[in-house]
Amino acid sequence: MVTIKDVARLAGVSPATVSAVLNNSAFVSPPLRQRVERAIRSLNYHPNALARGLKTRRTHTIALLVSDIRNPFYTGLVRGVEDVAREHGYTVILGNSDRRPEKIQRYLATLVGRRVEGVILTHVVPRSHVEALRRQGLQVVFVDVRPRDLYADAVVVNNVEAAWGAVRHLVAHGRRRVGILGFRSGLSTGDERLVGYRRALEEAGVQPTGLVVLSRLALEHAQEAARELLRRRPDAVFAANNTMVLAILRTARELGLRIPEDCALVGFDDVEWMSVAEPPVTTVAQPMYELGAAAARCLLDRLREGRDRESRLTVLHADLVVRRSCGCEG
Amino acid sequence: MVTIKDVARLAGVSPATVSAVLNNSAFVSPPLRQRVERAIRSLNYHPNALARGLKTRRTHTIALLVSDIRNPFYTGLVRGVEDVAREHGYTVILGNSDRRPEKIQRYLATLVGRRVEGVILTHVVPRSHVEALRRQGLQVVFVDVRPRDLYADAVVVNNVEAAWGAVRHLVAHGRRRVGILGFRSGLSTGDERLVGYRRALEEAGVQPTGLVVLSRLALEHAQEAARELLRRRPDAVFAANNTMVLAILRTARELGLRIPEDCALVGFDDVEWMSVAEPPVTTVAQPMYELGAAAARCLLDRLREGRDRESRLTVLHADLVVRRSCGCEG
DNA sequence: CAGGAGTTCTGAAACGTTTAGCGAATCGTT
DNA sequence: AACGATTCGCTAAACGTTTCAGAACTCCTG
Repeated sequence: MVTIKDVARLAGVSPATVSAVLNNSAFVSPPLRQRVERAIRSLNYHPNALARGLKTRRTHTIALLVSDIRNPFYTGLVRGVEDVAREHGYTVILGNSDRRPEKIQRYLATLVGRRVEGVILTHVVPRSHVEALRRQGLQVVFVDVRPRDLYADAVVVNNVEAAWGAVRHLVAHGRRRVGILGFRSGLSTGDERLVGYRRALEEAGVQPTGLVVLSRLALEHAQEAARELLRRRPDAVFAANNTMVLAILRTARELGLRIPEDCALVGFDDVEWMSVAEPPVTTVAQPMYELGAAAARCLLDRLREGRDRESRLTVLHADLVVRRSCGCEG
Repeated sequence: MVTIKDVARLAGVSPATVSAVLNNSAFVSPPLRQRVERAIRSLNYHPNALARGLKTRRTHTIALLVSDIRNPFYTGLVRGVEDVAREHGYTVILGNSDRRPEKIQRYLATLVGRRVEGVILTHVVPRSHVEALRRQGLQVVFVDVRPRDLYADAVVVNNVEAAWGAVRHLVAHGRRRVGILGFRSGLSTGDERLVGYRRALEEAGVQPTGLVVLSRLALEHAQEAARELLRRRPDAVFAANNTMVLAILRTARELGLRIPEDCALVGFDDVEWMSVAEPPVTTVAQPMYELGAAAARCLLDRLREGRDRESRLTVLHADLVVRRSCGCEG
């Protein structure tokens, strides 16, 4: 493996000079610079990022921890993060937590070992963990979820408004028995969407009794919950994330319920299949790519501006994309 | 940031001893070991992976380069890679190439700078690149694609057989004008699936004239190609990957063609939405998770066994999952 | 009891960078 | 011609580990 010394030798200069041209950290006369650059190319030299990081204490690496990359929900987000990271010379490490505390734990430990500069989290973790990371010099930003008292930066979507809009749309279609297939998980998102749902019905003067079903996130639970909900004969349902939509779709088919005739549906999250499903499903589309990009930008900003800036909350806009499952003409 | 010296001081031993307990690299008497371990815990010490990597020349890091993580096709694969990597103490860096040569180039350059131990590639790259990586000490394995003359390890699926089976299924339904919406891209997969298609029709004694349309991979191109193909009135089509399936579905709807009545459909790749689409689509399901896991195992093996083992090809099995788009009763 | 054989631990060099501080060369001024 | 300023490059120390060679001990053995 060729080192800076090899380059220096070939160019007939000292390693310090090579370093100077590499980093533009000091003036180097044009001829020397040229010789150095030529040497670098001819040896196909790639500076050792480990040595560099060891010395400078900057690794130009961030990590992104999702619960399971297989959730199509995440992919746009991941891409957004990767794009802006790369644009700024950062590399991203990807991890799956399955929301399991011990996995998260282990994961974060290896990240501090690797001296990663910051972490983007897609779900809440114990506050103590965040503080431990901070003490180790890592920055953390949440995306999609918002920690209770905003003890760290977060990038989210206007969940309550968006949910409110979705349910209002259902009500505007004349539906009165509007149910929600929501989820709990200690995630702010789930709660907020429920709030939006309640608010919309309240405003419409409708009392949704017994039509609130909260599920766990796994698809099997969701299907069980969907059966539970559909058994109560709602004439519309708001499914609070993509898994819940899938659950409703499958269960409705199973029960022979026609959508939207028997039961209208509005979902949350606009993953690819929503448009090819039958019927195509009306859903609140979160700007996933932007969410990821904004999170990465937020993290990099904080890395640049230094540790002690107060927490910043970025709220992006989620819009309803109307298709047919709500009863509209596609 | 606490270092090994701090630990050593607190435990009253030398750094070498701490290192020994950390790595189990030498015998350390139980009492000393205990003192060291206690010190480690009480200081919340995390060995600096940079320093360690600098010294040992092992970073325990691999990279996974996909063209675009947003393709749902990849997510299972990514998860497979991440799981086995982590299981063996490796961290994975994720990159998106968009198949753009300059991006690939830059990407690989940063990987060698970071002294990543190996790379998993989901698309072919110029052979010279692979060889350059090798010279820098990186191992590379391909997954999903197979380099022409197997100049590197690869993990793939039995594409021709699988395609053959898919088309045979269509023929068994009595379809005769069976078209293929394939793709070119220098990828072995596309070619192989075309071969399987041709073989099946040949065996059935059917001459598919003018029903072969090859598209580029982007969805817009695919839709254009789909229109082209459907205009020629096939009574069945084999769509060679998930993008092509989506294109056919949308275009058929656009043209008012009923699936499977007017035109049966069998796809390739079993992404989530295939089962909720209307009709649910019959498709060749690749074991994506296993593909990724096998690729990672292959890479780690090679890392362990040393550079000069001959190239190994791993072929996994893809099965047809029958739903309704082919004409079967769901 | 001398000296060899094991044990268990330590000192110090090395990994490949960056960077402070120093020194040599050049230059303009007087 | 002598002298500071200025420019440009170099020396060497540090970053936090691992690891080799060997030091200090203990324990036998003859």
